[in-house]
Amino acid sequence: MNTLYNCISQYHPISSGAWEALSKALTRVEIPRNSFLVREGMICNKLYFLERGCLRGYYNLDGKEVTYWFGFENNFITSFYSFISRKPGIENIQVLEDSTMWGISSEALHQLFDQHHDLERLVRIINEQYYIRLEERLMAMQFKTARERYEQLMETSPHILQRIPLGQIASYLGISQETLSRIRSQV
Amino acid sequence: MNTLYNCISQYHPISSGAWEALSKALTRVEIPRNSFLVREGMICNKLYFLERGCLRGYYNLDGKEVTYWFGFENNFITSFYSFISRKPGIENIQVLEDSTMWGISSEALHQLFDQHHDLERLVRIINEQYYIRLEERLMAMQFKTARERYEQLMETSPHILQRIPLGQIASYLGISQETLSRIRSQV
DNA sequence: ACTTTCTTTTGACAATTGTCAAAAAAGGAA
DNA sequence: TTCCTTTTTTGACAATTGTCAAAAGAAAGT
Repeated sequence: MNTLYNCISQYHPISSGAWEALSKALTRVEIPRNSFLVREGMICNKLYFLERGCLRGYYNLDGKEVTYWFGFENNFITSFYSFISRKPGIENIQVLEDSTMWGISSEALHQLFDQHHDLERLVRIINEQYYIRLEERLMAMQFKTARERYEQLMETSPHILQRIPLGQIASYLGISQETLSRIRSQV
Repeated sequence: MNTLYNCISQYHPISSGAWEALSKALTRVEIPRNSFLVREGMICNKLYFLERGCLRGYYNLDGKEVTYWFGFENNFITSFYSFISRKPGIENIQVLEDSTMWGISSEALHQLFDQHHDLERLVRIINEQYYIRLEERLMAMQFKTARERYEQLMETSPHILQRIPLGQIASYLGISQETLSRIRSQV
């Protein structure tokens, strides 16, 4: 749980009371490779902090699995659309490596928000940082070639190649696996 | 200012005290077509609510203007990266039609957050809704063809064609103006 | 009306990327 | 090891999209 505390502190320091309340509300989740945290059609009621392992979010489009994010150590994980809107999502969250997470339900989190303004601020700030990341990714997707997107990924997350199959990375980059394979062979 | 109040209420109702404090902190901004709200290289210190008019955010890439969002009535407008990170951004915000806005500085907003938990919750919720929109846009960009993206835009915002030059829409969709023109002629 | 400027369309061609199919390589399990 | 499965690479070809250049059309100002 220290990992989470350290991670949180980098975003926004919270009072010891808020941390105490938060840590009481957290559940430890150990989940093995290839299992699913979320399936399409269900409402994702929990927010997770990933301490160890990795996961991916994907959905099915015309019979193909389309990966649109990966989660690694120190990331917050949820089916964002579903968690926020309280509606069923189209997203599947699959565990790619045996993972350790800390989870909190939406209800518990909102109760904590009422009691600790601190925590709501923390979440606001984290949301904002994740928004900025998403914005950067959109810009790359909109205005860069497949090769540039790949090279950018290699710079920011070189470890990803060692942990994720190529086909899933290609999907994440918005290109076919064959194209990614060819890009790599030409570098 | 009623427009803003109604808009806010749809996201999260706030106490009358919070609204009173907020409305006192707002400045009315009238800004004419073709002027700039934000220029690249500057820190954007303000968040705006657009009551009337429209704007676009763009940046320069290899001598080309790359449009990555449009703002219309009832949208919140800022150079998000710069506003959040307090750093200079690469974004230009240009006024496309004579516009009326309500603006608040970052400092004033954060002071209001300290005094009114309400308002911070409101902003958290608005952020989350904007995050979801951005996520949808990323998904479209990642996994849909140019034609599909255009058709989707026509469904969700048909008015955009009447108000925005084609070249800017093409840029927003991540395609060349010529391609968009051809897509339209083939429908 | 007539310019002037900005916007949109069209043509020709090149570059990028996708699809399908098969082969090669890598990784796991017995 | 050998077998089996999954992952990655390669080839051939098609589809999509981009680029450059020019023409046509629309809008704004005089």
